[in-house]
Amino acid sequence: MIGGQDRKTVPTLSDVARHAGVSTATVSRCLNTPDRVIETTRQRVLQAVRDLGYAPNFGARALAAKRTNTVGAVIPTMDNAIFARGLQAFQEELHSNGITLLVSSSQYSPDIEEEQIRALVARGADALLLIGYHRNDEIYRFLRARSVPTLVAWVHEDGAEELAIGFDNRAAMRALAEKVLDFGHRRLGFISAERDSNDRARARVEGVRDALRARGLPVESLVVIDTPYAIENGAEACKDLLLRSEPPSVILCGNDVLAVGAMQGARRMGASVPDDLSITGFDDIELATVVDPPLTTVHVPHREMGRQAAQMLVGLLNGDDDGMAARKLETSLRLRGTLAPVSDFSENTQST
Amino acid sequence: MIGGQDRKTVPTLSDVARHAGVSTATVSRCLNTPDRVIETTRQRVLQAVRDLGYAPNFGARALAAKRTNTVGAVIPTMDNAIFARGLQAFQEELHSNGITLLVSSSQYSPDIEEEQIRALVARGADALLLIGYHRNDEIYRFLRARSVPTLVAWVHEDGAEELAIGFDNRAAMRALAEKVLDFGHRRLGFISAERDSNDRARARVEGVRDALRARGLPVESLVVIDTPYAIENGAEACKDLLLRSEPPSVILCGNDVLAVGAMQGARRMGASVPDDLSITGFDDIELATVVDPPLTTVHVPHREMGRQAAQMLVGLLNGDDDGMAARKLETSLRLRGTLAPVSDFSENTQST
DNA sequence: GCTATGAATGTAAGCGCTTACATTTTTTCG
DNA sequence: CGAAAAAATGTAAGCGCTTACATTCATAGC
Repeated sequence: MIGGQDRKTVPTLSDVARHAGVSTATVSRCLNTPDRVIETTRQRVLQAVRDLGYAPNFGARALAAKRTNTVGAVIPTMDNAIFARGLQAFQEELHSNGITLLVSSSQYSPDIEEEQIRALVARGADALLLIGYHRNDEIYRFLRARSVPTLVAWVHEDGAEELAIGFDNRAAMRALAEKVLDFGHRRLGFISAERDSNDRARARVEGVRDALRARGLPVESLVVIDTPYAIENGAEACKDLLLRSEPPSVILCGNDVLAVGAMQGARRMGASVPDDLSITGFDDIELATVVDPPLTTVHVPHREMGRQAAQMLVGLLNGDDDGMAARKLETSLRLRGTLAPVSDFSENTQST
Repeated sequence: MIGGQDRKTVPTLSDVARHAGVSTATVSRCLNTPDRVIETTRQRVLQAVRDLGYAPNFGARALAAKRTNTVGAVIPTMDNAIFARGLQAFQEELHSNGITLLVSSSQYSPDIEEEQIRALVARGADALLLIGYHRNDEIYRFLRARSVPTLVAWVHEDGAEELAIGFDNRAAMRALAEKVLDFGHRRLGFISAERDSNDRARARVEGVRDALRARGLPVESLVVIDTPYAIENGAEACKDLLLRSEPPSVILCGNDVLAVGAMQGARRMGASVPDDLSITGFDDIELATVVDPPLTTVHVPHREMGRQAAQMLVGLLNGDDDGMAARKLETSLRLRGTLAPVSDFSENTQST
């Protein structure tokens, strides 16, 4: 009624200013640095904001202020629990620092990842969270050229160049593999996520090989199957392994999702876990404790990782570049029902 | 070497223009409407773009062009599988239409949701996907005022005002409850997600009550516990129900996550599923088939919902406002191991 | 050869906001 | 009470881009 604002017209800062009888600068200050505006004026302005249903145009703001209070994250997929928990913690921590998180997923494709990174940067992401080290060098150069602080998560390798927060996938899997070997297993199968563009997956396989080498066992005794990332794929791969002439006595899996799939596969094949076949996972997502028997796996402090990642990024945004070092989180073994000493029965079967 | 561009300085359109010896308009045209620029010029410009590592500033572009090819989605949480699959399909479909998806999560808080909605709109989201009908009327007004096409998903109620794609939570749960009643169960427990600001959760509880009423059974025979959304909460709630003086013979759960929690709770209490206690879920996420026994639940076509949601939104963006009607997807019962007829044993126990 | 077309390119006005700087108002205090 | 300091507010210059309109250039028709 008051103020002849057109329907369909999005109110702008200057509409608010006019409505409140002040200058645009004052309106801007009300929104950004309220304590620099006197109470009565502020009330008037805020009322105008409400009256008009004003919302600031982010693009314009970013353009003028050259910062966005936004960080972006590109994760391989949203379609499973592995990144979800860490990301949730990440987002919560950022939010309490007044920072908005933009997430997108690359579907494990390097090309899509690059596209998403550029999209996020174009959108003014002040910083970025990426998963894993491995990516085209050009992207890193691009990010450096635009000076977008970037943190790499879910990985940690000593001596790596990029700033990272995560854990040593290789060492963690090695520790698990050693435990498996302690249990007498010698015929090992491994179901891995596709390793082409996934350095975590590669590191985990290498971890098992490390363990074998350390015992003087032949690396070839490890049969590895790469497969996409879903329960059903794990089941298929398990079936494949069990149908071989020398089926493994234990199947290590690159992650819990595949491991749970393997458990299903084993069940379908009539193999009992862990009596006929031991199975291990990696990540310790909720799924691991839900299945029966519960899954032996490597516990990863996902939430803690997300939280700390956020803190590091906030630090970077505040310019604490120096003294900022990569952080390594500890993983731990969770020995549960799916891993058992190699059985006499199975030994017999083999030797008969 | 050529072109004295400073380190640390992000190249702009006019840098490119200078470098290529053309006007900014030409550079812009090269990027947006390449066929309006002659071949030789275009090559020169694109080379300059590469030389300088130029990337357009999204905010500026949105500001000038008044569109962003971006849609936003606000989901309650990323921390579980329920929205993940549908969202993934949603994103894939959008992507193949050249649209970028921005996701954020509200942590089931209406306030945070409002904040996120405003943030997405401010960022220029051309359209929005929200979960569930229920939210402050002011937000709907805001969205209408800014004419941001909005689609509500995961729900469908006949006669509802907002444009929605989803399923009838109430009817779906009613169908399941009727099956439960068919099996002879009369003492029903319900573990629900918190209903305060979750219309799906409310509708599901009502669905059970509908079933009871339809049979002339007292609505009060349904004990409902609200709880946050995690496996452990389901376990706790289950324990709670089982410790009551008249424990239920079946526990219906508002979703699969709670149901799986309930299964764990039952196991801890020494109750065998389904012999001592039947349990049902809702959603049919992967988890449901992974647990043992597999979970009886309501199947929801998540991926299909995501895909169609994207198509509807694309339609809206192209101005096909008319002829655009809410869509209802069919759910179906998945009768699996956790639901059994009420047992004689349990009847005896009760009557003794 | 000259002008009417149309294609290629250039010019410059914003888009909505922040912020350095200028101006006005209020407060402080000798 | 008045001048100086401090607080509040205003003015206006961009931020990097798109695009209507103006200009230039090449082609074609007579």
